[in-house]
Amino acid sequence: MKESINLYIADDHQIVIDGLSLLLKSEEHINIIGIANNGQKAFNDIIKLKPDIALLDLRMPEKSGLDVLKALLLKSNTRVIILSMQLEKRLLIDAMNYNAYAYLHKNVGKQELIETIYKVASGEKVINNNKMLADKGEKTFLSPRETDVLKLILNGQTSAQIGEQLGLSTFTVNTHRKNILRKTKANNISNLMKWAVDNQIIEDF
Amino acid sequence: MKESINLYIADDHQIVIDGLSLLLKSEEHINIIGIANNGQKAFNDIIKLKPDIALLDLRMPEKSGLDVLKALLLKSNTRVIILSMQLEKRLLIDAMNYNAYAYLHKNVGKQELIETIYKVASGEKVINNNKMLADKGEKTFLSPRETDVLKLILNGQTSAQIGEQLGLSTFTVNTHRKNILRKTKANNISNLMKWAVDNQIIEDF
DNA sequence: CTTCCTATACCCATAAGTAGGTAATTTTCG
DNA sequence: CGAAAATTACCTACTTATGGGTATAGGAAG
Repeated sequence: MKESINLYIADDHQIVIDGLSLLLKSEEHINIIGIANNGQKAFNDIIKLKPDIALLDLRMPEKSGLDVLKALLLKSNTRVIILSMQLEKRLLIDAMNYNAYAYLHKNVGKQELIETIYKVASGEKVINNNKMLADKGEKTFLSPRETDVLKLILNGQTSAQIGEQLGLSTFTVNTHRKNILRKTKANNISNLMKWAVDNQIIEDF
Repeated sequence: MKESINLYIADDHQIVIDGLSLLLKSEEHINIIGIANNGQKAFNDIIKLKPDIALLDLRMPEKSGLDVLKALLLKSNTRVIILSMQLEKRLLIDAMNYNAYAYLHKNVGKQELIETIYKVASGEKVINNNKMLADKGEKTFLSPRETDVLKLILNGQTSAQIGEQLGLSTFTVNTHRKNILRKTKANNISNLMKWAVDNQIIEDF
C-alpha cells in the first residue's frame, strides 16, 4: 500500500464536495487531487490524473456516475466508490457489475467513509454497509409513481386521499399500494414503514 | 441585525460538531467562534467570547446544556439554542422556562438549522419546529400495558396476533388500541408510528 | 371511602387495507 | 420497431382497523 491515497471527487452539489473535503481533511493519508461538478469533467480528469480512488455521485449532469464508471472500465485503474442519495438496489447491482468497489449512501458517517476508502485502497470491495443486498436478483425497487404513493402512505393518508391529491382513482392507488407491498415484502403499513426507514427512502419522517 | 452571526457550539460528540461545522460552513454570515466538548468549558467560553448564539447539547459531561442555560440566564446576552437527541417534552418546557430561544432535534436538516439560527439572531423564538408542543399540559403518556400493545403494533402485528401474544382477547387489544390512538391523537398506524419516532418511544425500529 | 386510572371484555357499525384477478394505454429502452 | 415496464382503471372478497358505546374489577391516591 502506498503512503498516501490520491482521491478524486465528483458530485454536482458543492455542499457534498465541501462536506467530504472537510471530513477527509484530517486524514493525512488521503489527498484530494481533484473535483468535478459533472461526469464529463470527472471522466477526463480521472484519465489524466489517475487517482487511486474516485468518489462518484450517481446523479450528475451530462454523465452519471454509472456512465463514468462504465467508461472507465477499460481505460483506467482507478477504483470507484459510488455515492448515492438513495439506496437503489438496481443501481447498486449495475455498479457492481461494472466493477465499482463500494457503494455508499451520502449520509454515511465519517468513520465509515474513511474505513471504506482505506479498504478500497487496499483492494477490498465494500458492499456490506447496507442491509439490502440479501436478495440481489430481485426487483424490490419502486417506480417513480409508486414512490409518490409511498410517501403519501407514510404520511398517514388513506387511499382515497392519495387519489385525490394525485388525481388518481382510488382503484389506481390501491393497485400501486398492492404493488408496493409486494415489492417490499411488507404486508401492512407498519412493516412498510420499517422497510422505508431501513432503505432510507424517506429522510425526514 | 449585525452583519454576521457569531456562533458557539457545545456538544460532547465530535462528530456532531464536525457535522454542524460542515453544515454551516457555506453560510458566510455565520461564524463559529468556539466549540466545547463539555458544559463547563462552554459556560466559561460563552461568558468570555460573548457569542450571539450558542448551540448547546442537552447531554454533556460535567454540566448539561440546561445547566449552562440556567447559569447563563443572568450573566449573558447570548441566545441559546438547545440541541437534543430526543424530543423530550419535559426538557423542552424546562428549556423554554430558562429562556432558550429554540429547541432542535439533532437530525435537523440544514435548511431548518440555518433558518432557525437566523430567526434566533433576529430575536425570534423558534418552538414550532416539532410537532408536539401543542398540548403541553396534557397526559399523552401511555400506561405500561398500552406501551406493550404499542410496541407490537409498531412491529406490524394485528390485534389478533397481539392478543395471542399477550394472552388477551382481541376485544381488549382493540380497546387499548383505541385508547392509544386517542392519547397520541393519531388516527391511523402511520401517524402512530410518526408519533412514536418523534417521541422516541421506540429507538431501534 | 370515594374517585380516578388501569386493565379487562364485549357489541356494533363503518372505514380502510389487503389480496387476487383482468386489462388498456403510454413510456421507456434496447 | 418491439418488448418490457409503468401507469392507469376496474371488480370481488376478505381481513383489519377505527370509533362509538357499555361494563366489571382492582389498585392507587386523595
